[in-house]
Amino acid sequence: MLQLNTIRQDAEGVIAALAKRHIDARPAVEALLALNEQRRHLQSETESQQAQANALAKSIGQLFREGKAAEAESMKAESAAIKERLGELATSLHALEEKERAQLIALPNMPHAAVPAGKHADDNEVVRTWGELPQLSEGHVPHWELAERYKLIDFERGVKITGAGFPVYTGQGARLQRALIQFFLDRNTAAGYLEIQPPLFINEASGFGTGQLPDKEGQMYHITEDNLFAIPTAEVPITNLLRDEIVAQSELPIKMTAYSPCFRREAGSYGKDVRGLNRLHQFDKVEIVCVEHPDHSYTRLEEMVAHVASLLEDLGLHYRILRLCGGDMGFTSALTYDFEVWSAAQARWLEVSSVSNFETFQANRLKLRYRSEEDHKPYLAHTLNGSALALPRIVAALLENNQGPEGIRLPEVLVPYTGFARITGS
RNA sequence: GGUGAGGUGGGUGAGAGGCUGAAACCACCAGUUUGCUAAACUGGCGUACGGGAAACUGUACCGCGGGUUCGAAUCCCGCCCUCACCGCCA
Repeated sequence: MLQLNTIRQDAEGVIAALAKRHIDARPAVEALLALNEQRRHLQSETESQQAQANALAKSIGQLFREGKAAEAESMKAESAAIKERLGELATSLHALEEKERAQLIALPNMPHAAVPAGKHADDNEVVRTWGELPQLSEGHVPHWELAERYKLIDFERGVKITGAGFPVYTGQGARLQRALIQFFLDRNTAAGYLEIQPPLFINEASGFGTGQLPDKEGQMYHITEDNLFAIPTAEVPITNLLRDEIVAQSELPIKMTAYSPCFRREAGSYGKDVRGLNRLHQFDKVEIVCVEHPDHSYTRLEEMVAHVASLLEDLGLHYRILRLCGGDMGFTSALTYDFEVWSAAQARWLEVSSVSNFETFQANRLKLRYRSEEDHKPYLAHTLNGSALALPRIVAALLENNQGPEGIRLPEVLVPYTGFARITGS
């Protein structure tokens, strides 16, 4: 959530920034400011009443100790009157606070100045493209056919035991999953990220901290009996590790990586977009998360982008980097880079990573702060995260782009992990 | 699943209706002193939201939410969580 102070100090700036998302935030911001003013007014009044009540209670106690019980008794009536008034004030104050908070939580993050204007995915800015279009030989097929031919993934049995969108990896397919996970984790830890193995279920507070709740609960699997949610990404448990904490400035940046299965309900999708590995209810992903000083978060973002790029280059995948336009960015992000790899047989780009700087937006919900070395006061930290990387679409591209008459050739970097250089189905 | 104990500041941990935003110790910060490091000593040291140009100041916060009381960290009720032991179990 945005910082109230920012809105109070520069409401016009906030409205202008949010306009980039193609939303007119003016009514919401103005309503918020009005609520805020009412609240502060009411708070002052409540607190002065409270101060009176406190003072009164103190003198009554004093009188009792001095043995002036009669005088004390007479003051009790006054105290009761204040208390009654205080009760009313407190009730309306709470109601106002609630409204103010609801209003504040509903505002998305302000896009960074570098975010391109635009409404739709078509308006995203292509920052850079790497590699060559793969040349496929005659008779190439999409990855779901390859997966079947080489017995890598059993979609039908996945449907039997769970449902659509829950693939079963088998043989060289399963081995490839494990190899990719380990390859990514190795590369991430070599780049200074601390490996974490997080819980796969999170509670409500965690879901709120990173922005999945309260609005996006429909996208998560909910275990109602225990009120837990299956994680949609490792970002949630990893970032929440530092919720409600004040870390020393000297500890920044905090760099973490985690592999986890990710669970997404993704209701309402159908057709070729969800064919094969394009979109799943359960998939594997290795995530990177950084907690950084505000002065350095954009340098850190670039570093993360360069790191993800190096992974794709090692895998030899033709990719492009997009800077998302205001209309296409996520609710919590200030600046997002998407990575897309070319899926040769489908002849389309597939998103495999999204690297974002959330600035203080998540930190404000998380109460994640660092203690400044300059004035020893706590300030909200910046949080960033990115996929490094999401497996299914990487697998789709690897299969499709490297297919040939003698099976599917794997990139060299994976061979030590898979133990085979070519997928042949045997 | 059963039984018991307990949740207090960055940490350990006292407090058991008013003198407690909270002892003491550790950690941390500043200073004094001493060739350096260390030690010793002195002082400081929670967070949030208000008010104020600032110095400063008000209120709240002892797991969360209610209640009793003139007054609650302290008493009562509900909830959550943690720990220990037993049972079951990878």
